[in-house]
Amino acid sequence: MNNPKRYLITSALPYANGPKHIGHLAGAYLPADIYTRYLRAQKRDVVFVCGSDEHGAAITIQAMKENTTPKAIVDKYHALLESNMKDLGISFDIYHRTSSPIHHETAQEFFTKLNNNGDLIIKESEQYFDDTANTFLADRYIIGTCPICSSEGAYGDQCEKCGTSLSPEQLINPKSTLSGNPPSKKKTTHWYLPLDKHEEFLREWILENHKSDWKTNVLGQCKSWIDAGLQPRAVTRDLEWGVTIPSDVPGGAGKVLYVWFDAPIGYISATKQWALDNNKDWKPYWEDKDTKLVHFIGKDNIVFHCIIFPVMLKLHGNILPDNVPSNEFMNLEGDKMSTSRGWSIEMDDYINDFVKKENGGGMMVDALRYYLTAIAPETKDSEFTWKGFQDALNSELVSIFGNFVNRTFVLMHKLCNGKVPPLHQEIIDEADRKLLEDISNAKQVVEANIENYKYRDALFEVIDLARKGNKFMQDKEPWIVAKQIGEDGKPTVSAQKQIDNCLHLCLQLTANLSILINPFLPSTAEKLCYMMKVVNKMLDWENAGKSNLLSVGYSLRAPELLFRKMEDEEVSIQMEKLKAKSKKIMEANQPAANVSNEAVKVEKPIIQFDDFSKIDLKTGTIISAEKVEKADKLLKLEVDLGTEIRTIVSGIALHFNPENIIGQKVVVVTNLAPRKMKGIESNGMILMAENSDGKLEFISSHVNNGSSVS
RNA sequence: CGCGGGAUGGAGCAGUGGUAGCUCGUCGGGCUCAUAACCCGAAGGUCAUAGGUUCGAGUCCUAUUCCCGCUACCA
Repeated sequence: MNNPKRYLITSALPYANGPKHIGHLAGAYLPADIYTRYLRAQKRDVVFVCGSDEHGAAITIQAMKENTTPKAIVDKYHALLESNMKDLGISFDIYHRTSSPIHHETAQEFFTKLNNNGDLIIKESEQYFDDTANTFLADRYIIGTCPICSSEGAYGDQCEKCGTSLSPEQLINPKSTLSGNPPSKKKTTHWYLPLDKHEEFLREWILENHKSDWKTNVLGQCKSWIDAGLQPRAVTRDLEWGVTIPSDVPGGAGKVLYVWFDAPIGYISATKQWALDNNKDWKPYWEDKDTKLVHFIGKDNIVFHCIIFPVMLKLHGNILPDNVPSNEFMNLEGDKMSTSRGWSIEMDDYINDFVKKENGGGMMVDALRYYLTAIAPETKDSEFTWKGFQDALNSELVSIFGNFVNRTFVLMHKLCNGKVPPLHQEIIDEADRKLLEDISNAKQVVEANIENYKYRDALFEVIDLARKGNKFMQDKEPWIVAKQIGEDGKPTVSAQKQIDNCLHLCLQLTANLSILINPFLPSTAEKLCYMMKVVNKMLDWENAGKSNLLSVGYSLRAPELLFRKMEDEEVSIQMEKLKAKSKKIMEANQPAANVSNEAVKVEKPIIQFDDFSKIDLKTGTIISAEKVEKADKLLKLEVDLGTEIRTIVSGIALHFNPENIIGQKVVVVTNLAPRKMKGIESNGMILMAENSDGKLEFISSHVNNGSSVS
């Protein structure tokens, strides 16, 4: 969309169950902030909204962990997140929260409208229920034995050992993680959003209309989901913490909106609150076709912002996002960032260790903003390293950008009495014209890159302009020219003219740099304005590319260093800290992990003899074994049962080599219902025992094949 | 399994049919106004692997390998 009347920019709502790390910052907040600051400098009508996502089961779980209430949890982390974002220069127009009354009203209205229009369907289903905790269980809070690979501790939605997606009903011997008891089943009614009805719309809107302007990773993911077949998705949950179903809706008692449904509506309620606070009308931002809506998110959020929320918006009569520039993930020192493993740099830690230090402040905010933008995972995962941070800060910000500004100011004070020198038209040469051209080109390149969501490239262009400034000054060598002294002991008239022109251009370049760097490094831009004694209005984007930003004869302040170097010692301190934090958290989690494992391993319920006698066990011998193509854990076995030879597929490839188990005597469940695995029908199951190391061993007998076991 | 993204000199990345580039790092030289910095120059890549299409492929096609991710409130 070109030249929209107004922009609405959103960043993914951070989940208020704990502190957030610099990966979140790099993925969703910083790019959005850069884009917004750029648009503001363009004097566009733009609103940048965000807020804490405060609902969902994980909040209540976190409350139990911290032995407090969900409200206390969200209050605590909302305040922390809001202050962290502010400290790092993320310039939201509003940082809202989904626990606010206006959000509840908005989400309820949204639900009611869709429900009244017949856009939702109602289904009754049986779900697992924990009688002790008196609550329905989210998929994630049920664990049991994986039906595919037989490993313990598989979750209700997925087995992490073999990666299979599961539904809770498939788990063998399910347990509630809340009480450790086996859950019961209860009927419950829920509203669903029938995504499958909107497949055609999504195909056309995403895969046709946006096939050339959306990022390839986003398009690829969307296509993958659409092709896989969209399913109706539950909109409601049986929980207490969340947006309640409006009381006039029959059957809604005791239910809340599923957090995925209410969270994105938070963008709308935040806009409403912003409008109230600023005496504006919120509606055009969500209803007028001339509004450009852009969602900044990380790749885990693509499905919500490209598939689900757009369907909701369409049904509700709102505008659709113009783009969803999702980033990939940022790793940290060779490993994935993970809050639960303590392998992360929390925003709050960075702020305390660098920003709120004597030699920190805005320059260290900008240092982080610089590095995160320079290594932003725009097209693939990238990696944050402290050494890389140090290198980028020391060699690019300090040496190239900071040094250019500093030497310009120092020379101007030394050779031009601290005033902006005149530009002598008669001696302008090719290099001067080239520099002016570079400035104008840089503006256009930065512009194009920002508008195409390529912040890494845009920022590089700004630094490159400073690099060109350094080269220009080196070629002109005003400090050498100044040695051409006349009889009065001052530089000759012709020498002074050369000096004037060089520094005049370097100063105008500095002014341009402050405009171009402003969206990325706002503190730095502000400091430059202070040094140049100009008001912030000079930073308006329309001024970029001009060569008369500083008036001749205007006296400027003495230079201040824009950035400081990062010492080796600081790098090692941070590395130590990271390792220590990770170790501490892993140790703290260890006992908890054991407890949950033991909960899973409790005895199965007592069965009657009749139940046992239904199982037909026979002895046999493995006569052939081969790996199943393209499956890590499966072996295809031929087992001689005396009277017949059975094909059995068994998930034991990680434990045994096929050639080593030929001839192995085994006990087989022969009347298990056949089951296809990777296209091969398996007729039975081999009994195995797991030793204390988690290795599997065969259970065998030396009697003849085909003997019954009882 | 399947699907999506990725694989280019030590590191990070550009390059989507026509002589393989950039930044950092390394090495050498120059200069000195500047936060021991800045400028210039050099070394360093069989563009993951194997085939194919083409006058010509990092770029298109096929197969393979490896990394990341995949309807989890981890960006």
